[in-house]
Amino acid sequence: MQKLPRSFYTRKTSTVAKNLLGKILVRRIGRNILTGKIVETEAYLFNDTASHSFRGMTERNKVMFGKGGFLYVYFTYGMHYCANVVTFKEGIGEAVLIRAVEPKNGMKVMLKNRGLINERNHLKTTNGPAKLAQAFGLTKKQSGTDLTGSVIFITNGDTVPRSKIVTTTRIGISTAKEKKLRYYIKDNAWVSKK
DNA sequence: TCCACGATCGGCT
DNA sequence: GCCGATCGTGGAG
Repeated sequence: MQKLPRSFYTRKTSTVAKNLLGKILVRRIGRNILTGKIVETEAYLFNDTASHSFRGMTERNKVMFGKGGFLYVYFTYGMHYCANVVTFKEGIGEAVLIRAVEPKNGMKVMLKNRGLINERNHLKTTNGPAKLAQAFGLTKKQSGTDLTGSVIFITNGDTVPRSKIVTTTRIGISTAKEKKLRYYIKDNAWVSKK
């Protein structure tokens, strides 16, 4: 499958967020390959009070202000990591939060990373931003990884018809709640529950 | 220095 | 539906 080029990421952030649905997130860990279809995303914009970039560049969020197509991972709630893709132009500070994926390859490793005993709870493996970050082994160490490289990247996958894409408000934020910047694939079981 | 808070999750009621 | 866990981050002092 075709790895997404830099030009995919440097477009308008809401466009990238929508177009990431159906694409395949790939992580190489040693001999293992973990892959999953992206089924839910959220866009975070430069003039957006809910975005980490809103108050300017800091040590934590500087990756967001870099070139598009890099991974931005942050730590929150004292115990969780969340993975984002930097988008649009350098110096602006926009990104797309990957909220959920449908696992494809490497389910065993993902379950192990999540501390789940068996596949009975398989739906809990990657149906939320902190869960998929844990399943894919994404932490602060992976923040700043170039997604056009060969360790963590995104490839073409299913083309999602417009009629299957739901646009709605974002989850878990205290400001800018009215902005419709969350996108997910309709009827997909792996989309996170509100 | 200090301190309030968070782009969440899982367990409990 | 609610609530506690748990700590890095950044703004205030």
